[in-house]
Amino acid sequence: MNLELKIKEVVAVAITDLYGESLDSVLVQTQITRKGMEGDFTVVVFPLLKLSKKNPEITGEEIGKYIQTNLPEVASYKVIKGFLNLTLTHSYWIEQLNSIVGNQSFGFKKVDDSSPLMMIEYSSPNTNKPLHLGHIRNNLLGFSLSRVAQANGFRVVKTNIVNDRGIHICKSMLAWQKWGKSQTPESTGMKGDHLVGEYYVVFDKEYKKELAQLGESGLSQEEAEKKSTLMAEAREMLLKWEAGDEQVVSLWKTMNEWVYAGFDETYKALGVDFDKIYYESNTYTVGRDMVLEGLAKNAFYKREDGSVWADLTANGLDEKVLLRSDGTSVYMTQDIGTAKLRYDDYTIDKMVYVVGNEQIYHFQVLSVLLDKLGFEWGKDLFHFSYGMVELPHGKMKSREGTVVDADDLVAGMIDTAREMSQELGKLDGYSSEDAEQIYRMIALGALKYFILKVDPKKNMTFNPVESIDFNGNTGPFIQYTYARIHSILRKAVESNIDTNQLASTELSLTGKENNLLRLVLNFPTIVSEASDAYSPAFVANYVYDLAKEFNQFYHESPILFEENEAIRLMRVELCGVVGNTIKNAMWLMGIDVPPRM
RNA sequence: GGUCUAGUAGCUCAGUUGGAUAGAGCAACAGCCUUCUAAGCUGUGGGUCGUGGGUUCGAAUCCCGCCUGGAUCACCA
Repeated sequence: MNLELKIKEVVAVAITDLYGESLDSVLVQTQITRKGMEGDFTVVVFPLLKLSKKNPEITGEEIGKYIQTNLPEVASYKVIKGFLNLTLTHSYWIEQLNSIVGNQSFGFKKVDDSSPLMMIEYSSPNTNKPLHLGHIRNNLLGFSLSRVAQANGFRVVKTNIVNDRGIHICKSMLAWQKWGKSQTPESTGMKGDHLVGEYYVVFDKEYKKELAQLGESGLSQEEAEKKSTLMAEAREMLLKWEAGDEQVVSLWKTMNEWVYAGFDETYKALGVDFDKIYYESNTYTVGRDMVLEGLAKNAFYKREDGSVWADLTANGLDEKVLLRSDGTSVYMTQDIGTAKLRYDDYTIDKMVYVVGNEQIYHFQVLSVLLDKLGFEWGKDLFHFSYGMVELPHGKMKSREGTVVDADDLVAGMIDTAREMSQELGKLDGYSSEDAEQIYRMIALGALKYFILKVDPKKNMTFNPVESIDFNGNTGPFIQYTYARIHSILRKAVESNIDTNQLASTELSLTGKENNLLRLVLNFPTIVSEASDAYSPAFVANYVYDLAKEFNQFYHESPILFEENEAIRLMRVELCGVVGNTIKNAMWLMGIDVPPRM
């Protein structure tokens, strides 16, 4: 709102005129007047006392008077303690309303070919297990982030790095080869990722069994692990894979295809997508070359056993292995290779990695390494780290079977949405296809909002029971509010209210209308703050405020039944801009807004 | 042990980056469907913002110490 800037400037001038002191207008502290107080805008006068050399009340009085006579937008002022509360004129608010009526992209910046490019990596699954609740937080944050960035004027490339090689996938392959050879997604009717995941579990079980047997014969845990034939076979398989063994590679391809088909289904259900997918099977060799190049340039060093290391102690970090003594790549090597390929493919202005906070150290190291390798973008990479998702009983543990599967969760939410809607009779008269689509919107709205409203950097507790509660501060509440607004607008059209006529500037606004407008006008700030903080949670908590405010307004103020035609029209317009703002805010989070609930 | 991070109502979370009387939802209780959607609205109760100091007109917010939880410090990914 540039009125804020205007006020600041006038205050600065006032200081000069009244007290003969100079003050940079950006230092003037303003804020939105606290709820329940009279006024719209507040100037904090405490910091100005040094310049006025008078007490807070008198200073506020003097500056308030000055502002009132010099700024036509200010109708009146009131000083309470050290706060100068300004009340703006009705015509100011009406003009603001008029200026955004019909602006469907209010709050969004334009994006064109010259806009800076932000690449956002998220999801990054392993191909040996289906997606779980932790991935859901990752996917939803990554996707929402991409939209927030887009709304802030970035060209966005959403990317996914699929960890499709390594010992973990060999474990699944081996177990399948040994104990499940005839099982396919077609023959079992299972999603491919679930099928493969099952064999990963089989491997783990059999491996444990073997360890227990070896343990009985008197070996220590460590010795048993070394002696395990199952693990040895898995490692051998990995070596064969790296050597390009035809049979192993063919099996690997088949099983990965099953997994990708399964992932695609999950992504589709969640409503997320990617512009470019990278596979570690393609990037790890690039990384190895990069490391060897770095070795040649003495950025890294080789130990006697042949392993390659980076010494980062000068950067306050440790020493880090980059190539194993057998010459194979580690995680870090792959990330270096992936980065290289990406920067070959795109002109990236900003790289963002959406990865859990357990990898903070990894990305600190990666940043320094890329820098050492001569990539100027390395030190600017941004690790968008987020906290773990815990269950009310504690952490998710695959061993204890407490992992919440992504597909199960989504399906369960949809079932609940259906049950509740039918119980309330909300969608009576809808065809079952249309109704199903709305149940899905509601279920995903609930899930997405539940996850996104929490500050990403904090660990969060996911309570399955509460997440399907559709009352209160939830996605469905906001969707419901939008549907309600939609219904008002529909009826306004039916009753021939001419929404092309702008409201008169002579009108006065009630406190509720004023609050609503203020929230809407604040939307661009919210969007840009979410971008600065890289946080969709700003948007979530904002849109809840807006929806709540609207519902209160709805119950207090007649909209279509107001007798005064001009006021009726203005309220319809207000509903329109609120509805549009809710829609835009929900879009940023990847949540659909049903026209009817 | 080093580094990082969090601690706000019984529970789940906000708190506009230092401002006024710390806010929502859930749970409990009491009301409101003859006007545009009751998945809603109104009211009541519930707080030593982990703790002790410091910085200043002013601290949940910034600095230091301590307590508690979590992450990380692999030739795992």
